[in-house]
Amino acid sequence: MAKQASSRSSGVRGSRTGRPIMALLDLLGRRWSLRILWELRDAPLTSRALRTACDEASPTVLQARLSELREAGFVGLGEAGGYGLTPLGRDLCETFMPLHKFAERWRK
Amino acid sequence: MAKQASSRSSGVRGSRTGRPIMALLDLLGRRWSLRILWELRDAPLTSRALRTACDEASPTVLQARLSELREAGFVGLGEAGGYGLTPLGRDLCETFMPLHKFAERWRK
DNA sequence: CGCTATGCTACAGATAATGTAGCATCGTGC
DNA sequence: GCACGATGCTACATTATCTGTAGCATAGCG
Repeated sequence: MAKQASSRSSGVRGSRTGRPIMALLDLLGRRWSLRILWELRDAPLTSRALRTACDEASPTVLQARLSELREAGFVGLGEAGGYGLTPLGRDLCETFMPLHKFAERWRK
Repeated sequence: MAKQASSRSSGVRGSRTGRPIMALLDLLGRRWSLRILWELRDAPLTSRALRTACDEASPTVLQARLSELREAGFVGLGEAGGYGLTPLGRDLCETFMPLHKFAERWRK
C-alpha cells in the first residue's frame, strides 16, 4: 500500500500530508461519524440512546467512531454517563449546521 | 448507459426516514465523498486528475462516489471532459467550507 | 496507423461494517 | 449481599465495501 501504516484505529488518512483538512475530511468521511455528531448536537446521549438515534447501527462501529471522535477531541464521555460534545466538538457541529437547511432545499 | 450506482437498494441510507438531512449525512459520510467535493471546489478535474488529487484512491470507489454525487445533482460531467460541481454542488461545498478554518484551528 | 488520454469496468484480495450475543461494572431497591 | 436493570464495551461469524492492478472502448492527434 502506498498509503501509510497508521490508518489503523487511531490514524487518520491524510494526516501525513500536513493538511489538517484532509485528516478531518477523512475522519468525518467514515460511516456514522457525521451522524453521531449530528445526533449529539443538542444533548448528550448514552451509548444505547445514541444507538437508537442512529437507526440501530451496530455497536461495533459506533464504539469505533466514538473512540476516534473522542481521540480527536470532539466528543467526551461525562462521568454522569453518556456521550456529549466537547466545546471543540460543538464548534465543529455548528460549522456544518447549515447543512440542515441545505438538505431541506435539496430534498431529492 | 444506465447508472449502476442506483442499483443500490433505495440509494441513500436514511432517505426513507423522510428527513433529508439523514440522507445527506449518509451520502457525505461515505469514503471519499467529502474529499471529492473538496478537490473539485475551485476547478473541474478529469477523472484521472481527481484520482491523483485524492491520493491515488482506487478508481472503483471514485467512480461509484462520482455516480452517486452525480445522481444527487452535486457533480456533473462536462462535455469538454472532466468532472465539475453543479451550482447546487457549489452551494453544498460552500456550506462546509468553514471546515477548512476549523481544521487549521484543530491541528491535533 | 501508432500514440496518448479520456471515462469507466473486472476482479481477487484486504478491510470495514452488520447483527447478534454477551461481558464487567455500577447504582438502585430489597 | 444480592437480584435487577442500565451502562460502556467487546466477540465473532457473516456480509458489504474498498483497494490495487489491470484492462476495455472511444476519441483526438500526428
